[in-house]
Order: sequence, then C-alpha cells, then structure tokens
Amino acid sequence: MDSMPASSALSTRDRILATAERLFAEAGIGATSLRAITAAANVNLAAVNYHFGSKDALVEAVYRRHLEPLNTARLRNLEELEARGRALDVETIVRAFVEPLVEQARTGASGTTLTRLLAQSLHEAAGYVERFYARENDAVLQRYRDAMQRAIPALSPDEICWRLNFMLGTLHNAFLDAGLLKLLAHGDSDRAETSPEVTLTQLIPFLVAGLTAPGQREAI
Amino acid sequence: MDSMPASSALSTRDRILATAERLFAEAGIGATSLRAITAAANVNLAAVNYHFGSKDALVEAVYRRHLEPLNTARLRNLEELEARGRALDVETIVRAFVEPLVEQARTGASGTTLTRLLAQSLHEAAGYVERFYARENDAVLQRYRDAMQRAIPALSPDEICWRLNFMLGTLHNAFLDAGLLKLLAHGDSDRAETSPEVTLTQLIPFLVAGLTAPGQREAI
DNA sequence: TGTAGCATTAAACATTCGTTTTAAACGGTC
DNA sequence: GACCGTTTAAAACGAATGTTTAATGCTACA
Repeated sequence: MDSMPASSALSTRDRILATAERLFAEAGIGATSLRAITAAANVNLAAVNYHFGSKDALVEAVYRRHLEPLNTARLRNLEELEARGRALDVETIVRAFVEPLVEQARTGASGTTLTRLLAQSLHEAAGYVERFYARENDAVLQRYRDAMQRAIPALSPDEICWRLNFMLGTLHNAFLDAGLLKLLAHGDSDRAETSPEVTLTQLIPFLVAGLTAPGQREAI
Repeated sequence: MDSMPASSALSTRDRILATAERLFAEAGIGATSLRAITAAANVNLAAVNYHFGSKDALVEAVYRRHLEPLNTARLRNLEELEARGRALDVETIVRAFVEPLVEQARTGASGTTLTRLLAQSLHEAAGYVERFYARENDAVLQRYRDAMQRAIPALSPDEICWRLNFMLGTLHNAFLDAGLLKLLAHGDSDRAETSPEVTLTQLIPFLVAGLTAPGQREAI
C-alpha cells in the first residue's frame, strides 16, 4: 500500500509537506497558494485536497509535523535534568528549552524553517496560535514555568509569566530575521554571522540576564 | 479644499486610513481586502484607488502616518538626553526608545495598533521590512546603537547589534500577543494586566538586564 | 487475467481579489 | 451660474484563489 514511485525518494504527500513548509516559512501562509506549492513540489494541484482535504488541514499537518518533535524534546530535556534531583539554574532551563529549536534549525531541511513557521503562527491571520501553537505547547510551557519559578523564587508568579513571555518573543524573532540585524550592523560589520550556533551564543546571556533581573518585590 | 462632510468628523481619506490601520493590525495586510476596508469605513470601494492609487500605496500611507511620529519622538528623546552632556545609562536609553511606543499605544485610536503593525511588517510577505521599516528606522537605529555602545563599552560592536536586535524582537512581541501570556498564566492568574503601562514595568528590567549582561570579552 | 481501489491528471467550478471605467451627484470658489 | 475637486454608485475587467469533478493510470490481490 505504501508504494513509492521510483522517480522520487519522497511520496507525493511528503513532498507536499516539505514544500509547503518551506514556502510557508518564506512568504507566510496566506501569501502561499496551493498552486505555488504543487508547482514547486512537482505534484498535481488536486493532490493537496486529495491527501489533506483542504489548505487549512495542510497547514495543520505542517505544524504538527514539527511541533510534536519539538515539544517532545523540550519535555524530555527538562525531565532528564529534573531526574537528577539537583536544583536547576536559569541557564540550564533556558538551554533545555532552546536547544531543540537550534537542533532542528541545524538539521532541518531548510535551516530555520521551524522558527520562521512558529513566528508566522503568531502573526498570521488570527486563529493559528490558538489552534496549533497553544494546544501543542500548553503542557510544555507549564512545566518550564514551574521549573523557572523554582530557579528564581524571588520573582512572583506573574513576573515569571511575563519573563517567559518575553523570552518566547525574543526567541522567535532572534531566529527569524537577519534583516534587522544587518540593518543595525549597517555595513560596519556585515560579516555578521547569523548561524543558529552564533545566534544561540549571543542569545543565552541576554535571556539569562533578563530572566534573572531583580523583580518588583526585591530590595534592589 | 478641505471640505469636511457634516456626517462624519473625519474625511473619507482619513476614515480609510484609520480603518485600514485597524484591520491591517488585526488580520494582517494580505488578509485584509480593500472591500473589507471600505465597507467598515462606510466609503466607496473606488475611493481607495482615487485617494491613494493602489493598495500598496495605502499600506505605505498607513505605515508612514505612524512611523514618522514614532521615529521623530525617539530621535528627539535621545537628542534631549545627550544634550545634557552627562553619560547615559542603559535604562535611560531603553526608556527613550520604548516610551514613544507606549505613548502611542496609550493615546492611539485602537491601543496597540502600531506595535501590531510593526510586528506585521516583520512577517508579512517579503518587502515591507525593506520598504518601510528599514528606510524609516535606519537613522534612528544607528543613533541608538551608538548611544548603547557608549553606555556599555565592554561589549563589542557586534554584541551591541545582537542585543539591540533581541530588544526589538522582545519589544514587538511584548506588545503584540496577550495570547501567549494568558497561556502561560493558565488560569492561575488570568487577572494578568496587559496594559501598556504594566507591560512596560515588566519589560524594562528584562531588557536592561539582558542588554547589560556580560559579553564574550569580559572576565566573567 | 480481471477487477477493485488508490493515486494522479486535466479541466472546470464558483469566489474573491485589486483595479478600472462610466456615470451621476454634492459642495464649495471664482 | 459655471467650473472643479470630491464622493458615491454600479458595473465590469482580468487574474488568482481554494475546491470539486470526472477521467485516466497504476498496482495489488484474487
């Protein structure tokens, strides 16, 4: 039943998924037509509706394919660390959360596709956040929130939420646009590396310092 | 020549601008049709092309109406501070940059419209960043980069760029989505205030700490 | 070998989009 | 009262969209 055509290593369904993922990340979901996807994937237009039913269902399939492994890795990282019994510091928690993203950016078919997709979901025509991001990320975020609260007991629960929110915003944008960075560099150093590794190196101190900044309740 | 109809306080042109701004921020530019704009603004469809020429020109007009005052205020804030002759610390610079955004969110017609628009410009189908955001913000960003470099001389120019980039990402997302914040709070404190003032109070310590975190060159 | 079932194809479907056109009204100014 | 910029109205244009249909190709299994 799983007969693969010899002409391509991927099935029609998988080729649609991979191409849609790339185009969605590049231009956004709304701006990417099914015809653009099927043309780039060398499949028939009707194949999308045949395999997925609708464009919305295709979008959901694209998200699901990446969000599930991401969340699984994030959860596994945290559980492994907590299983050691020792208290976790902020940097360790941040790395456990970010590392799966970087890993997927490094090994993924088209680089930072996932992070671009996630960022898209936060900005595209309403509904994607609630329908995919929230549902998939809910449990993971709760776990990290609790871990972060234990690592920074001086902050109130509200402050923990705010800072995790800031962290997510920083994270998504950090991997999203090299455009702003180049604009900031302004030729002075347009050699600016934007690889996932370099981004991570620059990002971790920023996030850790921001997260551990003094809160409202503290003396200083 | 500036004849206002008695039926409305705003001219047709201004009503189109205000409505387009709101709908763009809500659903994105690509997902907002001219018919939706003209219907919501109670003006004729052809009025858009009459006053602006095209949808793209309307988009540019919407951006320009908000970006110009924002950049002017940001530049004026920094220049006033620098005119005092004393060295500026990081928090002062951050506040000078963020305050115009908060002010516009507070007095603007529909709250955080501007920040949502800016965030949209970073994600919508390619071109908006280069065409509006970059062009308008270029000089402002250079000034703030230099000020920040003087305030944190221990950081390399590259690190300054990275951290300003992170700051912009954090900033845009912070005012963008209350959705993620509520997801994080998860009912434990769904009283979470998301007013511009509260957001600012939570944001400043995060940004200042992140910006002033130790860099690569430092001993610790 | 023949038939059932999934996969792929080409064509057409109905909508919606931005834009243009033509026409008619309204409201000031010279 | 005639001109002119503004606005509304209705209609149509071509292009692009998501979706559906009907026909064909192909493979597996009996």
